[in-house]
Amino acid sequence: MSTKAIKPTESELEILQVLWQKGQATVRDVHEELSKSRDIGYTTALKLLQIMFEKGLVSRDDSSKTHIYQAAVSKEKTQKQMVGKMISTLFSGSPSELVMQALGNHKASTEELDEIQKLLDNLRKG
Amino acid sequence: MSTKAIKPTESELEILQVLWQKGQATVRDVHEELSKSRDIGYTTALKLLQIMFEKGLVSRDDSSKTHIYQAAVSKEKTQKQMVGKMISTLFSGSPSELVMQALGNHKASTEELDEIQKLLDNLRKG
DNA sequence: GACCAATTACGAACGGAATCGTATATTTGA
DNA sequence: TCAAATATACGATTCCGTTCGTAATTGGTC
Repeated sequence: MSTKAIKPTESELEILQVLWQKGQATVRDVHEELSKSRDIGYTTALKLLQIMFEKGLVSRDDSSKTHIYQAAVSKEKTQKQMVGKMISTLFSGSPSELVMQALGNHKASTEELDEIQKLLDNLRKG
Repeated sequence: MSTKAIKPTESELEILQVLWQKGQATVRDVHEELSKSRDIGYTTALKLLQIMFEKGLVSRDDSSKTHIYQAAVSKEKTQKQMVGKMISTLFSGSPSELVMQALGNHKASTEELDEIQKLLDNLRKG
């Protein structure tokens, strides 16, 4: 099984976000997206993508001049890993403590609350 | 209000953990605690504490030779901040997504589920 | 008061992340 | 075809976190 400990940096996470959302993207795409939220040079974005490629965080199709990148790690697996880490280092290993924090301090819509309710019901039965 | 963006590093979080748990501690205390989980030199722990003091992450009583340290940031505020960041960078800003992850992948006891249920009910009414 | 042990202070080194400038390569359209 | 535009490659720099060795300081003890 490939349960390697993936630990993307802050910038790498930003980029993964973009790739997860778009499915695939060129350096230009990524750069444009990142530029919306902060100042970043084009070659910086390029370099980051290249480093991520070396690390295996992304894959790419370089058959044409303009390379096309894809995330090589799944959003779910990454989320799971980072949430797990946060639970252990900040919430004394208690997932519900984290849930309380998240729900208590950040607004969620009624629909979202319903979703959570559903999951909660399922967990009770399981 | 002092809503400065506190951003403890990995090591700093380890130390904050210790301080939150013990209330107050000397360098020796902290070092001994950290040593349980990893190799770390005494002066390294000391230096970290000193840096954290400069950053305002901890306070200290240096009236006697052996300084006594305390966390200067609350566990709750730190949790809130880091959870918020995680929500925005990993969960597209959706707190409930994080909750689903946390609940789905990590076991919680019936009591904990009840607690969450209570919070959920309150949120609905509010 | 002088020595010893414990403690703090300081600075240097190392590594990794982030950033960008410049060089090189490729595509395209006039 | 060749120049302009567009990409990638590469190297250098800067910054920050971590680590530890060594120096200086302090407090207690004889």
